Amino acid sequence: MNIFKALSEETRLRILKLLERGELCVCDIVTALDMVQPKVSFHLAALKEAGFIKDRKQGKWTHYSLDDSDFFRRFLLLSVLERMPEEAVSKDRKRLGDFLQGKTAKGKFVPTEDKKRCCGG
Amino acid sequence: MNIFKALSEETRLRILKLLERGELCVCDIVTALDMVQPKVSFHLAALKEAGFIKDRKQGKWTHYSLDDSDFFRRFLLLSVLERMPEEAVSKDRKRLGDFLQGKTAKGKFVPTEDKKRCCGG
DNA sequence: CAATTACATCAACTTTAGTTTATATATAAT
DNA sequence: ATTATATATAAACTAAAGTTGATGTAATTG
Repeated sequence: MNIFKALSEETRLRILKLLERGELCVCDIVTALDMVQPKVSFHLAALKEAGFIKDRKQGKWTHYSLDDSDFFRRFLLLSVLERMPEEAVSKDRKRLGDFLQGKTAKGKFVPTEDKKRCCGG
Repeated sequence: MNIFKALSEETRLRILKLLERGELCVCDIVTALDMVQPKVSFHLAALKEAGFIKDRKQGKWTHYSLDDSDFFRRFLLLSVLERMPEEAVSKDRKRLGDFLQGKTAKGKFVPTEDKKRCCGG
């Protein structure tokens, strides 16, 4: 996918904005965006193909994070993230926060790697 | 139109590349790209709406040129134009050159403003 | 090893973008 | 005035991108 086309979609920009704060697995993003999983996977694939994100597979999970290995893409990423209004992603952040909260046990954070279930865990 | 979507189309990039060398009227671009006129007008409208080009109307003609009034767009324009392989536009340049030649009378250039006909002139 | 979870992928469908042919409009030439 | 030129726009069509629901696969748990 064309590098600019990849940035021309609101859903994809929201994903990038979520990843700005660090690596997330697919079901984190699904929950944050409140979208069905194949839809999210579709956009993740587009972003990955365009070189904006990379993945790290571990067990059942695929973790996605921003890929800043290319200078031009990194510049575009920064520009895009900076230009995006905070209110466009505040709900996503809220859902993600609540969900990640639910992933912790009694306030103590349990890394995804050590957990048995991710979604609904 | 979204600023990135505007840059996600090859035809539009070819137009930007042509305009890199200066202002052109629609029929110049139509000839250079060897496309039908409404198609070219469609893409010009997209680029204009995204803020990458501006127009100047004079008589029957509409002259388009790059719009570098916005810093970010200017940066994107430079990046795009620089990254575009020369062979992707060499034929366009050839057709444009031949056509502009035909617009001169006995080797002396006649500005479009002073001409009665543009296309086929 | 049967059931569950996380994710990808596919086929069918919907939506959006791009193309084409025809036509409208404005200016200018005759 | 009539005709021709330059460009825009609209309607019908085609193509590409995005969405959805179903299914496949691999790892994980019980």
